[in-house]
Amino acid sequence: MTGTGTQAAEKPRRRQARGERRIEQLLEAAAQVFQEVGYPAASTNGIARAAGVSPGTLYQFFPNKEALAVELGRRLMAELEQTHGRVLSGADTTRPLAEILDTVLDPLIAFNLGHPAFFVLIHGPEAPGEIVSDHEELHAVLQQQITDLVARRAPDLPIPELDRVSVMAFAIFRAGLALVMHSDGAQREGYIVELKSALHRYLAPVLGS
Amino acid sequence: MTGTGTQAAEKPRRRQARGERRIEQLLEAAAQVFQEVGYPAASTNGIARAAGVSPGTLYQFFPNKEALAVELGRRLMAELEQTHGRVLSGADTTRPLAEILDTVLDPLIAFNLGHPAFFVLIHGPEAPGEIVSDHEELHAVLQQQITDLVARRAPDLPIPELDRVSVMAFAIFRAGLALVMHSDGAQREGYIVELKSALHRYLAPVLGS
DNA sequence: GACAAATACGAGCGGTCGCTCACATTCTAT
DNA sequence: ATAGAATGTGAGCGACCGCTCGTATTTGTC
Repeated sequence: MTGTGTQAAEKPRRRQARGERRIEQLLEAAAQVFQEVGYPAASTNGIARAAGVSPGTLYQFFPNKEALAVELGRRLMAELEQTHGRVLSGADTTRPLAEILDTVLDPLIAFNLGHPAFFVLIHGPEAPGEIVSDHEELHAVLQQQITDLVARRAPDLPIPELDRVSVMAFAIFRAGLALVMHSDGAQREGYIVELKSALHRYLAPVLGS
Repeated sequence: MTGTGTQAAEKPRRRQARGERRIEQLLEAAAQVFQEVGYPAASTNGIARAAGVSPGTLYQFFPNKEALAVELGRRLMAELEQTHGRVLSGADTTRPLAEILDTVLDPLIAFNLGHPAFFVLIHGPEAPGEIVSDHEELHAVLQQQITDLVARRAPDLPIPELDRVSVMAFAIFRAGLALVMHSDGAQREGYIVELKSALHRYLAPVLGS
């Protein structure tokens, strides 16, 4: 796949090492600003300033603000899979439910705590009229992985119920994750336990203990 | 507190019937715009236009955009309590949990479906740096009522656990409500059932069936 | 060293935002 | 009838937005 010019032939844009470094700086700055003020309130000029470059330089590498968020999401998603393995799709669905939840949720929570921008990106853009493909894809990928996980655990579940349960489970996860993210110390530990309890109790009747 | 008679003695602003009507128009228009584009993206000029008045007229009655949201929240909250009675604080906690959930959730869901702006307002403003008192009060009032409800049902619950469970329950409710609001027809019915199931299963071990 | 491509700058364009203000109109109390 | 308060207008201010572009600098290649 990484061979000479197989897929990336559409953009023969040659990039210097300096450019690659700038891209990293910009994404890092974007992550910082996103988590500080949220995606909608984050300004491209502010991101450029945080990266120590001019606005023009930002647009040398990213066509617009959305592209910044999309690429950041891509990288975070890749890093999630790299550092924690295939968390969702690799889970052993024959284990007890509580164990599955631990092995799935702990890495996800840890990753979100370590990369708060990820949490910002999987929370909808709030404005309904936004360009749909914004963070929607990140959301959809995670949702699909959860649905697959549930389907593997309960293969005989009718499709509509499978979808409903999976969507609800993801919603509960995001809601609980928000509580975890906005607390700290002992409280945070408490919410983590609470989130696991909520999901366990919700899923046990459907997936078995 | 504010002494006898009307409580707004600090603002002896005399209001004509026309002014009262304008206020209604403006709040109605604000509710419309909020639910259409969300609170952050709603523009005061747009709200004024939707109400059929000039921007200056809007600021004749509301000092700023936030005041519009706050007053709208106040009125919606009042209407909720008026039309559905004291839904939360009046629930009979000696009934079976499933019944309590029905009597509490059905009015709340119906009200949100009938007043989508309410749903927008109880969803955080997304931007962390926002003026804190924005929708925060509405949120806090509902949270407190839920906590009281849980406390009445389980008086022996230690305070920290009471708080944690109540906050988590409210979070699950909001997450499920979002699914209900963004679906329709049979799917919506399904999510309503799912939300009730999730809350019942989550709360049953703590509150009893 | 020469030359083109890649990178970098930053003033500023066109736009929207929340909000203001000088002024006109309508209502109400006398 | 008339004064003064309440209501109404809408152009536009100042700030900020995402983004552009003419221009300057750095870099890789020969």
